[in-house]
Amino acid sequence: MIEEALNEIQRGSFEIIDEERIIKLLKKFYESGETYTVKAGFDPTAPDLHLGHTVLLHKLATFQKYGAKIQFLIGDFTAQIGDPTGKSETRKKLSPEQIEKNAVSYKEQVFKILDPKKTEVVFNSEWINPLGATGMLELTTTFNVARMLERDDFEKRYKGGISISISEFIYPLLQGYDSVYLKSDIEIGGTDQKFNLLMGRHLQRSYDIGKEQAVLMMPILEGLDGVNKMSKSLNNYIGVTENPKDMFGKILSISDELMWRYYELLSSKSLVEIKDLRKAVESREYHPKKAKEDLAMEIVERFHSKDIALDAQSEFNKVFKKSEIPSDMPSFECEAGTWIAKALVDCKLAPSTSQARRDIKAGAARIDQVKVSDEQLKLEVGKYIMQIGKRKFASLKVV
RNA sequence: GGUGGGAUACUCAAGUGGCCAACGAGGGCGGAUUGUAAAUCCGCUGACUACGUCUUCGAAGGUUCGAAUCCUUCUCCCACCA
Repeated sequence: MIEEALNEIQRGSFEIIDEERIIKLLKKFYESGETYTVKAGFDPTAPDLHLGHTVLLHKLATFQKYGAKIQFLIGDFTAQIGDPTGKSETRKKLSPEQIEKNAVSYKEQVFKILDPKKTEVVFNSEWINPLGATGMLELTTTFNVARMLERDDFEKRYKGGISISISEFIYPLLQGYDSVYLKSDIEIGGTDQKFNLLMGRHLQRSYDIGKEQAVLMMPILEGLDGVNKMSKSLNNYIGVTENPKDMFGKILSISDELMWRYYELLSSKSLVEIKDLRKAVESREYHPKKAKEDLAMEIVERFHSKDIALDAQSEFNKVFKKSEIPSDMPSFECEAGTWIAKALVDCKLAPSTSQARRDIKAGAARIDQVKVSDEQLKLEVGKYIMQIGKRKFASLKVV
């Protein structure tokens, strides 16, 4: 029992610190039904969750299966500072209304994966604000600059002469203090959060709350390009609320190598199954595209439904394999005599008439599947399917 | 606080009075090929119905027939010293 739970918990994790503690917690749960808490922090500025976030959420869901109460922390206070992890600009201060709105949006998305009954949503401004200057000062005495600078990215920046703001030193302390206040048993986060996560342990010791949280780190999911981490700003993400067709298409567009990564971190297939599948693909018994389709099906089904996933699949093959036209697309209207380039802009297929002209010149524009060769073409009354490239369609009614 | 260096398009990075809408690389987009994969090859990559016009080289002024390039002020960043 415990072993099975532990296996699932370990799956895909990058590193676990104080695994013994997790085992103890599981043991207690199985013996006496006693629950424990798992904390994970999220940024209130980005309520649009993507698959990268779900890696963590799935892990939380796994914990819920084995007796955990999730402390879903929205870092509304810490967001004001900006996590110094990696590159990060100073954030804008969010209004309470905005934070509240984001939180609602979070809940909608998160509870597709998490069990709301076993989840507590908390905001860290609730206990950090009352801390006051005295509390803040006390917090800063628990750590010193030399150790702070040991942190990898600080060290690099310090040696490289890149500025580090004092407030950035405060950030890990506050995040750690969250664990003190919440008395978390376990905290999970991305590998890039190692320092911040460990700070929780350190501060729980300093404040003598009688426990030190175990830490579980999940790898960072690469985005569609396979290189950078999945993020909205790099536009290499798959959003959980995205429409099923795009979701399916995006998953199919990832590279084969990346597919295995996604399998490991996003699929609910067991590691053994994945290994077998990989072998089958490598020995050419199983087509890689098929494997990718399986994955896409699984993920789309998770956020929508089986029927919708099947739809997305057939739609995909219709459009891209048989190069037919998708069954639905955004529709627009314009007047007769509209210049083709202008029409393409109106249909949002091109950002400017300049770009539209270039696309036409490059032979990328099609009307009703026929390549447009006349750059000066004026549209006559009728209904057309406008297209740029292989994937951008719009229907246009000319009146 | 002192001294010196820097800020160029999505990013990196050339350019030190006209030949600059600005070399090159990356990225992006498009085409061929394919499994909408990877790799490869080719084209495009400020805007505007355009062999021309307009807006862009940190910001604002100025010199000049003409400035990304020269001058002045300002803002921000960096290095060394204190």
